[in-house]
Amino acid sequence: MNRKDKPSLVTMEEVAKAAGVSRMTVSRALRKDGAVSASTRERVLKIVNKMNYVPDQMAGSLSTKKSGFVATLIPSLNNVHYAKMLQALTESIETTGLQVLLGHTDYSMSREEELVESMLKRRPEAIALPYDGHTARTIKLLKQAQIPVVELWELPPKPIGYTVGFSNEQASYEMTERLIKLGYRHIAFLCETNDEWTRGSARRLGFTRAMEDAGLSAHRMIRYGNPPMSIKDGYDVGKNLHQYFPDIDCIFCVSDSPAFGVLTALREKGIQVPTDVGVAGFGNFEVSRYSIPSISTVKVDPAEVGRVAAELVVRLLSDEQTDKAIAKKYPVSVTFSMRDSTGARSD
Amino acid sequence: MNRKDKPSLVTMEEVAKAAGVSRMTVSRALRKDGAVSASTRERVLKIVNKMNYVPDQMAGSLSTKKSGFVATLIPSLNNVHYAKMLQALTESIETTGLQVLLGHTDYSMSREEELVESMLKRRPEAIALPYDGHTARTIKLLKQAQIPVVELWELPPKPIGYTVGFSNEQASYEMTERLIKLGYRHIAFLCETNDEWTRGSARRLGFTRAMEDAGLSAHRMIRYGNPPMSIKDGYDVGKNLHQYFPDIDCIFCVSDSPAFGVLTALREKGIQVPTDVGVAGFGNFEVSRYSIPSISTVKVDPAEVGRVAAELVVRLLSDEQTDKAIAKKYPVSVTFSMRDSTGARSD
DNA sequence: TTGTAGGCGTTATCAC
DNA sequence: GTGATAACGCCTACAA
Repeated sequence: MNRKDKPSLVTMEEVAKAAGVSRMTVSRALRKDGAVSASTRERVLKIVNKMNYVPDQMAGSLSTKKSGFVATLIPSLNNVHYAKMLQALTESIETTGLQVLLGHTDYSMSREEELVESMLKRRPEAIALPYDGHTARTIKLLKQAQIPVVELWELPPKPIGYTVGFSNEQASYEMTERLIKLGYRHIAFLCETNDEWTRGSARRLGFTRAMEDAGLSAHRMIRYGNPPMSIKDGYDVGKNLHQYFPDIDCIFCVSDSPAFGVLTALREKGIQVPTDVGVAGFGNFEVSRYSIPSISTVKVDPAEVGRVAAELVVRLLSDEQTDKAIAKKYPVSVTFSMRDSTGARSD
Repeated sequence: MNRKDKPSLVTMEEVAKAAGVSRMTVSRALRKDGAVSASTRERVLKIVNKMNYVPDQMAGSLSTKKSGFVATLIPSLNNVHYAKMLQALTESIETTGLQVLLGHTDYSMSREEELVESMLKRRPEAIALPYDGHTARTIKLLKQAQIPVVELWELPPKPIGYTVGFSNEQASYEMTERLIKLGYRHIAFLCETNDEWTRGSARRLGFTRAMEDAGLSAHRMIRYGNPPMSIKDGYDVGKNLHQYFPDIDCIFCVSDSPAFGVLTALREKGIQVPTDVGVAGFGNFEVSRYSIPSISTVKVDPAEVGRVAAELVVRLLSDEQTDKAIAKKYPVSVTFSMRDSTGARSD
């Protein structure tokens, strides 16, 4: 049996015939606002049920010019951060009857470009994606798409449309200031080997700027592994920490995962944290709160990003809105949890 | 013609006009197999590019009756396990030009039912979803959908179509056996309060059966929190461990996250692991390998589930296949890492 | 190699 | 309240 002659699914036409009405009446009966008599509706719905009719939304969308899709891009699913954002976004979005069309870029700009193009073919009604820079073509595609574009996580220098995020550089700058204030001077920064197209690079720059502004040297830069950095990456680095720079007294990691790995390695080597070496992370992953010692970290709430973005999209797509009433930028709050791993506690 | 006065996008018709050919020629030029002269194709493609034409895949699908979607359900994005499975599945799927349509059930059967219905409206070419039991209606919908159904993670008693997974009960049984062999007798099991519709319940049953088969009591059952259990949940339980049952000498947790939490709590209380109390988890999360002590766990590879499922779907959807040649069940391997948290080491 | 006609399954529109 | 008709944007099938 060839897959061409698939026994095709029940169509609205067949339901109509079975109910002795026209397609339009079925169509109306199926929607809450349809103007149909109660008795007809009841009869139609009964048949719909009996025949197991499932409407074809693709056909419907073609007609209404509303796909019901919201395209959403994230760098990676392996990062709890993005997973949480997505969870929050999806939850709010779905209550509206919209569906999320997901893609992950794996931290690659060209992958992002491909994804944007393939999503656009589905005619999403809005698109939300991380900002770490885009290819020229990606930008062109997005601008031409005639739909709301929401850039996430960062504050882009030249936003395409709407923005939900915070300055990673600034957050990193402020964490570094705090580490300096705690007395650390020979602070190292741990990030990926190839972090150019990552929020990590903004964090690295924030670190460097803060060190220099304080008259300290920012040369203790350790690059290891690929994004997203894992616990293992941190562990590997921690095992040989002082071979990178013998005088390190603190290590600030691009995320909490490697920070936890570093911590474990240092403990195994008998290096005291925070006395001998301080450790700090970024992202406030759950593990950093329950590790021993607990890890100081930059707190951002990924769920907030998702929630705010979702609400924005829903508002933009709702009919009663007038464009000018809606703000373009949505800053997300950043706080700092100084914990045991840096010899102080405030949370 | 008040169909929303959105400035509509470029259509194939317009491209055709601009190129001085018919729509069909454009359509052909756009597909690699299209029979068009090289010169025409080149001319068309140039115009496609200049006009920023992005084909409308919904319209195309309506015509071909191929949506290009693979519906995929997971319980939650907050669980690394599922995120990894999804990552692997998406990667393989996307190379084929298929697109994943994602939904998460949040461990709710009724939510699953809703999701299945809304996905089916998009006419996916296949659907992959976790098995933890389904509502009767879900089963009916899936059977009527006329597409391949792949159930993941478990070995369902009555599979709907294809299966990729392992027996959670059996895995849990074997881990319990190992704990007993190590000398533990008063083993507790930690799982969610409401785990009926969770793989956790299968694990719980495996534990109970193993204990009873060994002539031991399985009454030390600690239920706490909601799925998915977090580090914090484990931590909370660990803080009061012996208030649940004073004689616990080992605690087997439904996943590695709570196991890590328990460990931290015990260490803070000065209870020695594994001497005073052993700790074991399930899932082989990265954290359990780098915690101190490292945590014994049941190793399953979520990526394998995703990869196998994806390959299966791709094979089922490829044209050259004959249905009978394809197996229905795909068992996934399970191994055990006995680490420091249970007083032995084999990995 | 290219074009024409018709249809995919639904909804908007306008009669009745 | 209900139905006929014409899109929606593309592709299949067939003809030239």
